[in-house]
Amino acid sequence: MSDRLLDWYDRHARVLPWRVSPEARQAGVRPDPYRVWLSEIMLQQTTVAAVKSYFLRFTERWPTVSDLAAAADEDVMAEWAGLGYYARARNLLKCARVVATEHGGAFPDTREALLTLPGIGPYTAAAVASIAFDRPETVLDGNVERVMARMYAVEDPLPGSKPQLHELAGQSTPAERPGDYAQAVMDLGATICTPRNPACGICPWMGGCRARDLGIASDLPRKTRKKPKPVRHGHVWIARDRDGAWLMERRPAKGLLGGMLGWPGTDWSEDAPEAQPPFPATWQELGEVRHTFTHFHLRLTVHATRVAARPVDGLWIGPEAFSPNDLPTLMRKAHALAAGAEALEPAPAPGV
DNA sequence: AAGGCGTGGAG
DNA sequence: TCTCCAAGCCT
Repeated sequence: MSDRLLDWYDRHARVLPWRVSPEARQAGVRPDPYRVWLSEIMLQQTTVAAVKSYFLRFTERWPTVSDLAAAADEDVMAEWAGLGYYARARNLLKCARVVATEHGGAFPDTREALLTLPGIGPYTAAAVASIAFDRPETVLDGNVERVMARMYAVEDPLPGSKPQLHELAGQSTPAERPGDYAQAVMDLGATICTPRNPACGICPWMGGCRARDLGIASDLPRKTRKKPKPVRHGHVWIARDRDGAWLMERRPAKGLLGGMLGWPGTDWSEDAPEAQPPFPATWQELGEVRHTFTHFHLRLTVHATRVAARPVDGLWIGPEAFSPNDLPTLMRKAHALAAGAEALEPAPAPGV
């Protein structure tokens, strides 16, 4: 069964920046473990399309794990801005530093050793071990869960069925070319055995798929219902000084958007928090930014002002150093609303 | 051991 | 607009 899938993979594998070309692979070239690891961290809960440009920028700027280990925290967070799940970036740096200082810059080559590193869990440990080091580990991600649930018509819902799916995935993993096999199943799940409207007619595994035989492929895997997201409210205040510097904050290292730049503001709560600006001034209310996080909707009221002198100490970032690309998407939205606002225009020269 | 943790695209 | 969900990990 895996032979048929590997044949399909050899003919249809997507060309991706972290993969070695089919020709090089046939010549015995192994992928760079650093690039495999970096891609796997970025791909956690994130689409290939979103990851590509980030992967290229990271590997251009930091070609080896030791380069990354030597990077400044704020540079890595800024480079990750917009990709989401920022704990990944914090753990990425932690992991790079452990590999650089405790493993001589070489990634461990077993699932067990990889599993001890920050940000590497069961999936990523198995993926790196199999893809980079050709070890026959069982790789179980959302794609593999879906493919296995359909192949064997597992009707128990996730996440309860996960152990059963892991068992089935393990039985399906071949001793030969386990890294290619892992990528092949994931490619299959991403391009043919998709969550909705699976393309069963062109599937290399259509011969042995129980769900297809039963006509229930689109219904699997079943999942337990998710809770509705509440709406939370908050305020941010965007201030510039005479020179055009922006008043910002570095968010706490843990929690939502942890370690990222942001605008000073209130907590976000379901009952509208009291508007308390960072300093007294003539603030203009610009409107509302809407953003959805994993577990709640946010409506953020944006205020802006321009001041002559800096009324408070803090993280004032000059116009030459400020880039909205360094901000998480929510804060970027707030900036976009303020960018063209009259409230942020320089004050007219006195006496004119 | 459920829930926290981003974002953008698809339908 | 709204829901789902994508190569999960951490606590």
